[in-house]
Order: sequence, then structure tokens, then C-alpha cells
Amino acid sequence: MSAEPACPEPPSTASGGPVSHSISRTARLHRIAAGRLLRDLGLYPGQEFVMMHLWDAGPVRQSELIKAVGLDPSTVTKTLQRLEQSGHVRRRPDPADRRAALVEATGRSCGLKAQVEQAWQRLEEITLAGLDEPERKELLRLLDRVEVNLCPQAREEAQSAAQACATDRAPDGSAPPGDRGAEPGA
Amino acid sequence: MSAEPACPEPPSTASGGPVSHSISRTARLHRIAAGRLLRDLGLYPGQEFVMMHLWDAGPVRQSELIKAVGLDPSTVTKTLQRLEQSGHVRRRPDPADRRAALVEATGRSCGLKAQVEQAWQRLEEITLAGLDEPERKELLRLLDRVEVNLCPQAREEAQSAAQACATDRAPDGSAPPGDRGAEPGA
DNA sequence: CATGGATATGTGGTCGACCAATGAAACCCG
DNA sequence: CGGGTTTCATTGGTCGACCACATATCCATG
Repeated sequence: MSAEPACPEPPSTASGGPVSHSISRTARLHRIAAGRLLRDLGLYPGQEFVMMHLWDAGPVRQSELIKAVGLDPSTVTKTLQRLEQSGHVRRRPDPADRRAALVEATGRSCGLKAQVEQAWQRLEEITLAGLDEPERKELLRLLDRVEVNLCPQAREEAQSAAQACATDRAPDGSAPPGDRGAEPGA
Repeated sequence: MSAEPACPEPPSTASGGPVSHSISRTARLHRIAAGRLLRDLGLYPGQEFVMMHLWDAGPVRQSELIKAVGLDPSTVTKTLQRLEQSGHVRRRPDPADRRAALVEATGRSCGLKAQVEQAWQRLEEITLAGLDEPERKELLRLLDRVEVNLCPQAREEAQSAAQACATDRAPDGSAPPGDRGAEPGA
């Protein structure tokens, strides 16, 4: 080991934020795994979300789709262009609003629905292998909490403008509101 | 039929793999948050990993860096080209092996080290806000398990070729070896 | 009815990340 | 020593995802 650290500083014993690192690595592997399962179906990772929503919701306004998947509008636009070109999706102007576009899954794409759902179920099983039911629930709970923590970060500066973090899922009683803020004092 | 689901199938009551979805969404938010913190430092998300390794390890062969961050070689190549152009990194041919390149952080970049580490620590705090120590440990444990589960997926087909999942961190005793395989029966 | 603001989408650009394939040097072996 | 294989790095292509900006439309208000 003749190699010296370039910086005079000590080699940084604490390896950064361990959970943050783990999230990054795990997410990348997860996406790769999803990509492999999806590839045979002719979809690229990321497109599943759009298709799944369309299959379940039928023709929707693009803006609604954007809200549902929680992605940047431009991302959805490009994804839809590609999905349209590959024949999975059809778009037509909304007669009631000439700005908007209605999007729907093509009949041809419906054959994929079951396969994609199966692939995701398989992915879920691979992901959670070796974890028992309580552990799975706990993981989900912790991840959801992290997600909530990360959401407000997005606005942060925009002090007002209450929630704007897209995925406002579970309109029923699954929301854990009574929660002390625990701001990182900084 | 104004707003019927495009597919005759029922609207798919079970919302796919809940944990998988949560991982995707959380990871995206996490990356966005990291990007925000890093942006002021002149780094793009993903570059931190490279820089952190270089700061800690000093001049390394590029192949070693690739193994360390666990990314695709071409990804690292392009990232390094950009980091070189922005002055954070220097590259020079390895005198001992004319194929290889040695990479190191520039002196100028060393000022960033502390800031980047601080940013990651801040990110960690934001991420884990409201979770107590046992919960944090548990989350890390579960994520690591998921990571392990996802790793072999990468090889899958390549039946032999034992572990090849890049990040072979923690050479000390933090490895949980005694573990039943729990393959998803398929 | 004119005008200003919100809304709905699209463009252009940049990055990260992958895969597939290529060129170049090192290495092993007969 | 010559030839095949492995390793190192790069190029080219595609996609996802972001941001900043631009455009078209709707809507509310004066």
C-alpha cells in the first residue's frame, strides 16, 4: 500500500451515513433486478409505473398521471412518447380542455398487465426473501417514514405551500399524523 | 364508455409489491435530497461516491475504484471525465500497466471533503428523523438483507461464479453468514 | 370583454446508469 | 516464442430523471 490519501485529513473513519449509503446501493440493485424482469416484456424500468396506473385507471388526463406517479412532468412526457411509439399507449387530445391530453393503454398492451404484475410480485419475493411477515411490515413502516421525512425536504425553502410531495396515497385512515417533527437541529 | 379501465381485468386490488414500490419512491426522493445538498458544492448526485472513495483511498487504479463503488465501468469512465473537467480529479497512466489509469482527487477538491461529509451526515439526519436508535439499526439491518437478496439476482443465470456483487465491504466481523437461503420457490 | 395568473404539456440540455461491443495491453500456456 | 484468453478502459447508444424555460390554453376578475 504505497498509496497515500490525497488529502492530509484522516481517512474518515465514519463511513458517511450508513443508511443513506444502503438506500442508494439497494435501490440501484432493485432497479437492475426490476429491469431484468421487465426487459423480457419489452418495458424499461420506470415505464411499469405508468402502465400499471393506466391499466388500473383507464383513460386519464396526463396531469393526473403525473400526480399519480409523482415524477417530473417532462419525464412523463418523454416516457409517454416512447410508450406511444412502442405501441403500449395511445394519446388523444382532451375534447374538454384543449391543453390536456388523454392517455390510455392500448388493447395490445393489456396482455402485459398480468405479466407485469407477476414480475413485480416476483421482484417483491426476491427482495424480501428470508424476511418473515413482521419484518416485512416493519421494513415497510420504516421506509414509509423515511419517505415522509424526505418529502418535505423537497419544498424546504418554499415555506408555505403545504404538502406537495405528489404521492398522496391512502386517502383512508392509514396516515400517521400525530408525529413530532424531530427537525435535525443543524 | 367514458372512463372505463382499458383492460377488462379487475382494477387489480393488490397494489403490486408494496415494499418494492416504497423502495423506488424513497430512493428517488433520497437522491433528490442528496442532489440538493450537493448542488451547492458543485457536485452531481453519484459523484460523491467516487470522490469519497478517492479522498479516503488516495490514488487508485480505476478498476479498483469501479469495484469499490460497484457501478458499471462505463458509468465510472464518464463520471471521471466530468470530474476531471470540473477539476475535482486527476488521471494519469499507470506506469506499471499501460492499460490502466491512476485516479486521484486534486488538491483543490480536498476542501470539499469536509463539506461533502457534512452534507451526507445532514442527509442521514433528515432521512432518519423521528426514528430512534433501535429503529435505525433495524432499518439498516433490513436494508442490508434486501441488498444481499438483490445481489445474487444479478448473476442468477451464471450459476457458478460465486459472489460477484461488487461491494464486499466490512472485511471484519459484521458479516451475517449463517443464513438460510429462502429462495422464492417460483 | 380584456388581462393576468394558474394550469397542462412540451423542449432542450445535462447527468447518471445501463448494455453491447471495441481496442489495447498484459498474462498464461503449450 | 506465438496464440488465445482475460483484464482495463473507452465509445456509442438508449433510457430515466432532473431543471429551466417556453407555449398554449383556460379561468377568474376587473
